[in-house]
Amino acid sequence: MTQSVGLNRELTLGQRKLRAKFENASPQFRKAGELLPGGQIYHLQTGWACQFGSLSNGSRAIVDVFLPGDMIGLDSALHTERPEGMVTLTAVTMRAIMAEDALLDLMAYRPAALYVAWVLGKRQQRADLRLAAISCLDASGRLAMMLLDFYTRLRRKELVTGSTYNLPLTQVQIGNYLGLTVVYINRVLRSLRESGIVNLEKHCVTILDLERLTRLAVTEE
Amino acid sequence: MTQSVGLNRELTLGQRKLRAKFENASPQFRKAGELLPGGQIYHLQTGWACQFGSLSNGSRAIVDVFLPGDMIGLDSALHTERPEGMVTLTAVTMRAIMAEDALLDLMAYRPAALYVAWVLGKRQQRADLRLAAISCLDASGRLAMMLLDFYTRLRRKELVTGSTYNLPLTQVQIGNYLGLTVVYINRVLRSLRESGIVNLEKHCVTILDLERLTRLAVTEE
DNA sequence: CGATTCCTTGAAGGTTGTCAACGTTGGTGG
DNA sequence: CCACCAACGTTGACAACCTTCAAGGAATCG
Repeated sequence: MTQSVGLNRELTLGQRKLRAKFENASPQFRKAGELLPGGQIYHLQTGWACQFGSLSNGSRAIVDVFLPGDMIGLDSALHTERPEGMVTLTAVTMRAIMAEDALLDLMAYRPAALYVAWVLGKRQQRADLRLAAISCLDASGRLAMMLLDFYTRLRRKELVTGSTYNLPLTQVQIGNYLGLTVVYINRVLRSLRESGIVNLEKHCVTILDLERLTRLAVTEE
Repeated sequence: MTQSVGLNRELTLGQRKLRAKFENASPQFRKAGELLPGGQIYHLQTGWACQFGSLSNGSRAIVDVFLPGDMIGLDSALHTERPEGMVTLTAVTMRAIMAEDALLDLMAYRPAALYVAWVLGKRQQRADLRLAAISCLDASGRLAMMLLDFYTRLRRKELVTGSTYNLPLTQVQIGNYLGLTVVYINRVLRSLRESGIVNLEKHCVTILDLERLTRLAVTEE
C-alpha cells in the first residue's frame, strides 16, 4: 500500500498552488492571545496558534496547536455552524485569504483539491493520536507525547536542531491541551525534571533522555 | 457568515456523485468484529463500525464510531503511513471502492471535491468535540455526551423516532471510546439509571429525562 | 450443558483535582 | 530606580474520582 508517485507529484503541485494564493495576500501581524476571525484560511509564518473547542458550558479545551508553516482553518471553512475559535498563542505573522472564495477556486484544480484533503487528513491524524493518548495514557505519558510531538514537528520544519526548543504555552494552556489541571501539570513536570528525562523552564524544553521520554509516551512498562 | 446557496448546491451534487460511485460496487456483508482492509472507501449501509487508534504500546482506543449511512476511510486514503484500523462493531452491509482510484476521479470534479472536504471536516468536528469533552467532563458527562451524540445522529438519519435506540457497543468498547474502564462505566450507568436519567440494558438505550441528560453532557451545574 | 464472553458488584489503593497560600517574573508608572 | 500590580509558577494537605484486583452472575453459542 505505498503511495503512488503520481499522487505525490500532484500533492506537491497542489501545495504550490495553495502557497501561491497566499503570496498575493499581504502579511498580517497579531499579538499573543488574539482571536482569529472565522471564514478565512491562514498560513502561519511565524509564531504559534491554537484551536479551541468550547462546551456549551463555557469551559474550553485546546484541541490542536499550530506551528509556523501550518495552514489553519481549512476545516472550518465548510462548516459555518459551530463557531470554534482559533487563537494566537504568541505574536504571529501570517497571511489570510477568504475561505469560501479560495476553496471554490482551489477545488476546481485537482492537485489542489487533493492537497486540501491531505492537510485535512493530517490534522485528523493528530486528533486521533491525541484521542488515543488521552484515553490510554496517564499524565506523564500525555505530557511526554506532547513534548515529543512538538519536538518532531519542529525538527521536520527544520526550526530546531539540538535537543532543546522553545515552548510558548503556559502551564495553564498545557493543562487545557492535555485535559489536566495546572497544579498537576506542574507536579509531573517536576518529577520529569528530577528523573532527568526532560526539563521545562522559562518556556524552554530540554530533552535530557530521549529514549526514556519516548518510552513514557507509549505507556511506561 | 451563512453558507452560500451555491456552495450548498455543489455539496449535494458532490454527494450524489460519490453515492453514484458506490452504486457500481456490489454490496458486501461482514460479521461483527472484522477488520476492514485499508486503501478502500466504504459506504456503510447497515450496522455500526468504528475506527481505532493504536499506540505503539499495543493498547488501543476507539477513536470514532460510524453509523449506517456514513462514509468511512476517506481520510486514511491519502495517508498510507499510519495503519489505523477500522473494525465492524456489528454485522454490516456496505459497499467499497478503491480509495486512490476513486479519489483521483472524484477530485477532478469540484462538487465532489468540496463534498469530500465537507465529510472530512465533519469527522474532524466530532473528534474536536470529543477531545473537548474528554478534557473537560467527568465520566457521567462523557457518557451523557456519547449517548446524546448517537441519539441525535440516529434521529437525523431517521433511524430512530422514539426516545429509545439500539446501542451495539459492549461496555468494554464504551470504555475504550471514552477513556474509562469497564468497571467504572458500569457504575456510572447504574447511577444514571437510578437517577432516572437514562437506562441502558441489553444494548438498548432509553432516555428517561432528556433535559437532565443534556445538562450532564455540558458539565453538571 | 460446558465454555466463553459480557455484565455486575465490593473493597482497597493510586492518580488526579480542589483549595489555599506564597514565590517569581515582567511590565507600568511614579 | 523603585514600587506596585498582574499573570504565571510552585508547593502542601486533603478530598474526590477512577482504577485495579477479585469474584460471582447472566447471557450467548457451540
